[in-house]
Amino acid sequence: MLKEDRHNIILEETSTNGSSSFQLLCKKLAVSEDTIRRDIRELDSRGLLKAVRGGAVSVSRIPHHYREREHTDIEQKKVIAKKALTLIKNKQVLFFDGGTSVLELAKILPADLNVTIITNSFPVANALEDHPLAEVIFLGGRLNKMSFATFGNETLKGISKFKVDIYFFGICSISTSSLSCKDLEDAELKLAMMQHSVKTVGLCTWDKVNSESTYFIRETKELDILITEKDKSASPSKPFTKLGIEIL
Amino acid sequence: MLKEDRHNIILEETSTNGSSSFQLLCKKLAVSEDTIRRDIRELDSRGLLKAVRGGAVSVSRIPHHYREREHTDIEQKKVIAKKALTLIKNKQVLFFDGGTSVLELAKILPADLNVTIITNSFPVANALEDHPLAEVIFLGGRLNKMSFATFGNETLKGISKFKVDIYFFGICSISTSSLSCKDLEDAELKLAMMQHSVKTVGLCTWDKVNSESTYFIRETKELDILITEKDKSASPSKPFTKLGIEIL
DNA sequence: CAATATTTTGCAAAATATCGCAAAATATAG
DNA sequence: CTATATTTTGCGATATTTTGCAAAATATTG
Repeated sequence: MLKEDRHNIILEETSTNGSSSFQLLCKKLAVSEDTIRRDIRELDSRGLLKAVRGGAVSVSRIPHHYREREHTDIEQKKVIAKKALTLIKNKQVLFFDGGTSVLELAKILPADLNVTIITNSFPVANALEDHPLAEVIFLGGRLNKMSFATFGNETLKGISKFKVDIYFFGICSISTSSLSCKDLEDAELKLAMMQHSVKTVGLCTWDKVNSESTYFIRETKELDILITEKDKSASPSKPFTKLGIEIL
Repeated sequence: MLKEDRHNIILEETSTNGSSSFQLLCKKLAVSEDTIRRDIRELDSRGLLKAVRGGAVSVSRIPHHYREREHTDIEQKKVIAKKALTLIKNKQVLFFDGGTSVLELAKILPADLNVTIITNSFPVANALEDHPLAEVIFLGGRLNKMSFATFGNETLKGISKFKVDIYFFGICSISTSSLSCKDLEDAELKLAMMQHSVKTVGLCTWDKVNSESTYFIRETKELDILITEKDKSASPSKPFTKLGIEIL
């Protein structure tokens, strides 16, 4: 096996898992730990990953405060993302907003899926960086440094240029009457994305169901599909079914 | 067997597997390892694959990531960035393109500087994340996964909405007659940024001075200031001074 | 601070690369 | 067709690089 091949495998392992260990890698590649150690040091010096004690972590331009938010309820979000994935077909054009469940979906997008993703979220764009087929259109605008996404009039105008197949909506708060969130500009953005997509799919962990926040986005009944981590037969989903929303 | 046939087999083997080794190839083709070695060296020089220790890897597999570029000549780039910093005043609005020297400038921007930075580069936006005062406007468009920056018509239209104070131009190639670069879309973008700024400041490591690339951007004389890591009294900067360009 | 795990360092063996050269193959000229 | 030049190929000797091991140094944990 070529050193180059080893390097590629190490990079792939590191970027897909976020990290990799000497122990695992030296077993997988059938070389000594020292060799892996030297490989990782070399890749580090080239800036392709970061060597740490015990192995390596992937370099990411995405700030840590975002990462922290990301890690809450990660398992539920993965379940939600898997369900959402079944809705995506080849050649579709999709809106992805800055929600963390949506980000999870971006991460598990299969490599053979050929889609165009329009987003205002840096983390989403970053997750799709190594995807071979996904075309990414980034929405311009003023950068919000907290959520690491763009907002404002420019972003809204950008959205209005499209009419996409599906909008994957990261839900902040949902009640039987309204969809709402904690930030005015985020509310404006989410409304615009709903208006410029054929179908809106809400991604939502259970704890956000039946809650309301300051900024109204739109009536809940405008939602087409709602995905949570629970089974669709779970009782509190009934009121939503009555509104004509499909539960997944 | 013709040499051409061997070359074709080597290329096919390399591109289908992503890599190929001398050992395998010399067995498969029933020639000595030296012959394969020479073949691969020739194919490398023609840019059809990349020779590495032990064999060859396919060129498509080697993404020219900015992450890799970022680490070369880092010290020179820091010197350049420090000089560029002296040009920036409070309340100014600036264009930053995706050059690595420009990125270095974004990294060292003092915390008390209150500026608006308009960029198409994710790394630049990311570098400014922790800056308390810098407002960041991100230019939308199609995301290029290699350079991790946006390009295309949308991006150009975004640029045309502004007339900024200074454009910090990451130079790819500069001769006394022309500014040029290796990518058509990058050339378009750089031209647009020049046209929509009052002053253009070129950031350029010495090794790029007096070189030319495929895509013409604009006449060199349109540049207002040129910054390199060398002292301005360095002799080869004279021809540029003659064009009315200030050297820093 | 001791016990343990991890990393660094120097080193020798193995693998790989380079160089010069001569034999073989191919091309060119008369 | 023959003689000569040119290119290609394989071989052996000699660098250079890579690899795994063991001891020493360093970091981590309780």
